[in-house]
Formats: sequence, C-alpha cells, structure tokens
Amino acid sequence: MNFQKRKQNILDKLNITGEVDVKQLAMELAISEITIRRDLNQLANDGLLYRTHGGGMKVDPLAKPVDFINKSAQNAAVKDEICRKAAEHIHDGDIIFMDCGSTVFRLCPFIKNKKIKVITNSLPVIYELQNCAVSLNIIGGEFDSERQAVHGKIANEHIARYRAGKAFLGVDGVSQNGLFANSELEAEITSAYINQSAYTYLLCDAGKIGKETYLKFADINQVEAIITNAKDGQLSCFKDTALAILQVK
Amino acid sequence: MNFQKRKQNILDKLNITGEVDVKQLAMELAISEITIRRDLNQLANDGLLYRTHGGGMKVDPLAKPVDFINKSAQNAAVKDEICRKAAEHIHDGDIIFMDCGSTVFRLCPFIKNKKIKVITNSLPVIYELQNCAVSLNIIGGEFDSERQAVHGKIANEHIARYRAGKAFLGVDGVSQNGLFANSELEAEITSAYINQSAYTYLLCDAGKIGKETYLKFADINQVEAIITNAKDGQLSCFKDTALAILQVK
DNA sequence: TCAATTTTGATTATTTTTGAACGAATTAAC
DNA sequence: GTTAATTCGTTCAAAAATAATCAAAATTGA
Repeated sequence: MNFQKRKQNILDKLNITGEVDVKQLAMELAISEITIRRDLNQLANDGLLYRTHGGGMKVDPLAKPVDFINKSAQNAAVKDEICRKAAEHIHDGDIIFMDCGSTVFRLCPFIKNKKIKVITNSLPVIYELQNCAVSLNIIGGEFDSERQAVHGKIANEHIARYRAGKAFLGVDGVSQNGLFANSELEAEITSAYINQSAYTYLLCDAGKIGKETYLKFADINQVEAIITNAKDGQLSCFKDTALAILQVK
Repeated sequence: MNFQKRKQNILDKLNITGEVDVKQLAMELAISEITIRRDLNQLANDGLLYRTHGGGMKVDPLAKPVDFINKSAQNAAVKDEICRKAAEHIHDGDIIFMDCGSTVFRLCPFIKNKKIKVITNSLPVIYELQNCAVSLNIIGGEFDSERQAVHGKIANEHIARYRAGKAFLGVDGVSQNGLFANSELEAEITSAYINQSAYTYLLCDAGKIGKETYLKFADINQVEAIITNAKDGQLSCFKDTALAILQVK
C-alpha cells in the first residue's frame, strides 16, 4: 500500500463520511499513525481536506459563482487559518482596507457579522459582503475584468481620499528587502492602501515569504505586521526588522 | 469528537433553534461546560454567533434588500421596448453613463456586444456587463445595499471627473416642470450625470410621465430626450419644451 | 548488485486540547 | 438596593495529538 493508494482511500472515506480519524485510518489501513498524519498533512497542504486535531474534514463546498473562487480554493485551509487570525484583529467600529488578492478574499466569511466599514477595490469582496453587517465603500475607477478589481490613476486618487485604521493586503512576494508584485497596477493600489492606513497587515502563505519577484514597490518597514503559516526558520530574514510576525498553525 | 466537529454541530443546532445553551450542549455532546464555553467564545470571535450569558444566539440574518432583478421584472415587456430603442442610439466607441434604476438596468443585454465604455454607480449593471465587450468604469464611494448602488459626496465628485457623450437615466417622475426623485441621494447622482454628459436620455414608462413626486432636482430643459411608451395625449405637457420624444409601441 | 533516495516506524519532546477548581463577574430574586 | 444563584474566565494539571529526530525498511536507478 503506497502513498498514492492511501491518499485515494482517505479521500474516498472523506467523501462518504465527511470526516476521517487518524487512529481509525491507521487501524483500517494497517499502518502507523505517524504515517497517516503525514498523509493528512500533505493532503491538507494540497487543499484537499481540512486538517483537524485527530483527523481531517472535507473542505467546505463553497458556493462558487465566479472562477475567482477556485483560485482562492488553492491552499484553502492555510488561507483560512491566516484569515481567522486576521479577523481576530478586526473589531466593531473599525475601518479597514481590503485589497483584491485571493487570500484577502477569504477574510470575508470571518468578518461578515462585524459592524465595520470596509473599503475595497475587489468586486468579489463587494459581492461577498454586500448583504451583511459590514458597511461597504467601493473604490472607483476603471474595472479590470481579469483581476475582478478596480485599478488605475483614479482608483489611486480615490484611495487617497480615505484613511483607515488597518489594511489587510496580499503581495506576490515579501523579504527583508521589501514587498514585491507581479503587476504595476496592483503594486500602485497596494502602495496607496499602505500610505493611507495606520497599521498594515500582510496576509502571506509560506510560499510568498522570501520570494522576490518582478517589481519591488515598498520597503518592509512600511508595513507593521505579517500573518503567515511559515515556520521560524523561513522567517529569520525578518529578524532585523520591526515587523510584527503573527504565525498560524 | 474534536473541536471542528463540535463547531459544526453547534452551528447546526443554532440554525434550527436560533439559540444554544451551555449546559444543554455540554450534556448533549458529552463534554464539559468549560469546553463548550471555549467553543462558543471562539465561534463568537469568528462572528458565527452572538455570545450570551449561558449560551449563544444566531447572528441576525439581515433582512435581504429588495430583489433587484424582480423589481426590474415589473413591467418587463415595456421596459425592454424602451431599452431596445435606447440601444439603437448607442454605437461602438461611445462613452455613456448609466444610473442605478431598474429600467436602466434592463439596457444591459442590449449593449453587451457593443465596444463602448460604460460609467455607472449600479452594482447590478456592473455584474451584468463584467464579462463582455463593454469596458467598465465603476463610480466609487459609499455603497448603499438597499439600492445596490454607490451614492454620496465622493461618488458625485467622482462623476465630475468624467465626461460622456450620452447618459441613460431613470427618474421617479417627470413633467414640464422638471425631473423628480424619491431620494436626495439618487437626485444628486442623476444631476451629476446630467451635468457631465453632452446628451441625456430619460428612460420612462408611462407611469412616470406627469408625475411630480417628493424632490425636484432638475429642469426639463437640462435633458435632451425621453424614451417612453406613453401615448401622445399624455405627452402633450412637453409641447412647449425642446425635449425630443422617442415613443415605443 | 549496490549505493542513493524515499518511505516508514519508534522514540522523545513539544504543543494542543480538555477538565477541575476557585475567585470574579453577571444575572435573577427578593 | 441587597442577597443568592448562575455563569464566566483564569490558572493549573492531565491527557491526547503532534512534530522532530533518528534509524530501519523499501524503492529506485545505474
């Protein structure tokens, strides 16, 4: 019984019962618990299940109106952990910026019932938050249908009209040398958010840490905190910075 | 029984009964009260329930705003005729304003394949046009979930940044004495569109003609044309104006 | 075959979860 | 108001699950 076969077996059980248990799997597949744990971790890392203490559960079959949601489902479990942590820093009365990344999008379910004001250029975020306790402010300007968001000069000027207590942003890469983006338009929007917020949180899965890609648009000391699933070793590059590091599972 | 499983269980009960009780949950799930309390606190922290003394309550499922599409379906046939006529006046290369009324919304299907630029404050219009030939520009500002549109000071200023060849607008009433609206916010947006467009079309079913309601916000000579299903007799009030009258079936 | 790599298992230390106790805070009753 | 009864959160300890480390077994590729 190799990994591929076990993986299939585990996913089958998951589809039938909705959950699996380490002890039970170890017994049924006649293999050690540590191996089962390694399997579950790998599956969770691939976004195929939610890892729980003692087992795993099926990934939420989220309603998926747009193709955007699928992209967002990559690494769903990790992103949800990051967003759950981020939501702990959002309280009634807050005014926050949210950018148009797929990680930040998953913050929506965790803030739906908070009495806050959200300023965003992301259409999926608007769609997700439009019928809930959140008060919405839409950044105006030219709509980019590929990114499902508003970008450009007018949008940047619009952001400059507002100030928020907190900003929750995604980037394509981050290291001790700064913040990196794959697109000039996104970089400008993110910069604008950083400039207009008192405290900026970066939401980054481990894959983004240490990655320096395409365009550097801000120094690391322009943001205050990073929320990530990366481990200590990977984060050592930030040891000479003032960055607050919030680690999740 | 791990936390995730309990969490789901608690939320299920909450959905059925609307409230949960620490003691009862502890008994039913065969677990200590302190653990239930910790669970409830975490769920409350995630915004999934309201914590009360002794238990928790469902977060109020906010009254859903008007189902925009249904409202738009009232008088659908008439509105479609008006919009078909309006679309005849829109050509490739045009830059047009569209406001947030239910009549104007029905213009969308008739312009999906035109290579034009649409500037709008209406979220339904944005959804409808987001994946087609039309290039979209979103008016920014505070989002009003009841009207499914952006309104307010910033929105008005944003509109003032642009100029368009044509504007397609709805009103709550129109007569030889001017244009009328049921809301100050909508009136201001409509005024802004009128000011920034070279040629303004009013889309009005017969019920709006001659109706003078609540707030007059513009003179009749500020707009250039009206597209309506009203008959000659009802339109006689405009005989002393320069208004172009485009009648449909 | 044999060495290199990968996978698996055992052991140990660490982390997470849970429960009990008790003082503090909140609600209900008077 | 004042008292009594719950309910709550903190602290500590026990139990369970996990991650880290290292060694054994299996697989792979020459």
